[in-house]
Amino acid sequence: MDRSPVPDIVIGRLPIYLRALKRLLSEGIEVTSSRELGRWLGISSAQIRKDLSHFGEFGKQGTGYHIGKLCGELEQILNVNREWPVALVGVGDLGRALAHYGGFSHRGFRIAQLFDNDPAKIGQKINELEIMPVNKMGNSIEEARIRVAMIATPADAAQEVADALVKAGIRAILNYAPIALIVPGDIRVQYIDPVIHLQRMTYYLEK
Amino acid sequence: MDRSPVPDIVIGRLPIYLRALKRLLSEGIEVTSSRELGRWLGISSAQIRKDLSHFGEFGKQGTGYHIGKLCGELEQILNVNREWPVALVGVGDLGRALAHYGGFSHRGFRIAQLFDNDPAKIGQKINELEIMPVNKMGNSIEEARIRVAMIATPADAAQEVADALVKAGIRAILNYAPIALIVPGDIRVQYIDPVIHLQRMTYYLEK
DNA sequence: TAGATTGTTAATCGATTAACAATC
DNA sequence: TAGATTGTTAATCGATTAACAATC
Repeated sequence: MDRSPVPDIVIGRLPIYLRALKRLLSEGIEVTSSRELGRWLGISSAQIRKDLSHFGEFGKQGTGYHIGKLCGELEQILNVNREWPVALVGVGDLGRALAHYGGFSHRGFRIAQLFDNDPAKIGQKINELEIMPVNKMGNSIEEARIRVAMIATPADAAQEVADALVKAGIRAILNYAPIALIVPGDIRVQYIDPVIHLQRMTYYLEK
Repeated sequence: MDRSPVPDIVIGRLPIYLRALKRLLSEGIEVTSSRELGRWLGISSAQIRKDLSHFGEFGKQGTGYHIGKLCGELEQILNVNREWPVALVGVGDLGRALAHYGGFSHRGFRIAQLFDNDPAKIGQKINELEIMPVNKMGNSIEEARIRVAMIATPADAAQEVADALVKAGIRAILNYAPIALIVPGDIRVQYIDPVIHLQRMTYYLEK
């Protein structure tokens, strides 16, 4: 185990390990090895062991890893052994789909507040959760001490929304708008844009 | 310019450059420099120049890059100077949102076929496009010679769907199901799972 | 011309892998 | 015990950056 700051690229793999391990657990498998896990994920066993070694010793020579235990460790490392309330801004088709998505709750997140600036949507409810106007966003997020947000607005609005979110105390933003956000250095941002992924693949396809 | 195979990590940045450049274009800006582009994206200017140098010389000393020209070059490199028909499997909330999304067409993609296995959905139309049963998927994709697909099914179904897609001739899969797919080595796969991104950020947040 | 910026080289930095002693 | 697999070290591999001649 080493004490230097853990590279972000390692942090980025931990959720993938966690997801795979939980799947194995749900299939009733209780023990695995770096070799087996690596084969599932297309990652070398050495890399998995090295990644984990940044945080401690979780395995047993000759046997491998107890999956339940390792899941617990990873959840603790990633800070998802708790439930993070999330603010969702933009309740169009995509925002709606996210609000309905059942996959957050078992993995550390709960959509806690919805915002949109379309008067026709404000006041509507999704799963008991009322859509609130964007101009109330700052206060509402601050009051609830929410630190994680998702942006699902059109690209035009995204930077403005991000600015307001940061001002309201948001520290981590998952941005679905197809635009690079400019935020202070201590704010984490992740991007989801399906076209980026598609274009990355078509490079390799024959015309 | 160098002739060795271009690293995938470089390919992964090209769509991001393209997206930013198109945005600048839409704002009426016609010329930019690696320095300016880098500042927008939080990437070093040297990296941008190095990345582009794998494919040719697109800039002019003292001036920078003509954005319109560079966009054209990048679209050609990425093979998106054409329209790829895409098959979408799984028309739940997320699939619906994707089917409605207007952002594909200007960036090289068009959702061309929809599949689901819910009898209640089959035959329904989204934007003139009929939802077809999954058991017709193989033939339909093969006949239309579609090579790109998106999976938006529950996790349980994703591997089975992926197997069928590969059999039908699909070469690139964008997988929204929260599960690692096992596919032959020559099939490209990209993943979108919001929770993975969220967990990658909560590591850095204070409890 | 003077100023700016490219494309490229070489140096630096960081990440991955191979190998193996330790040990379950 | 014999076989398996860990955690870690050192070597390798690859990506990023700094620097600068070329030149618009």
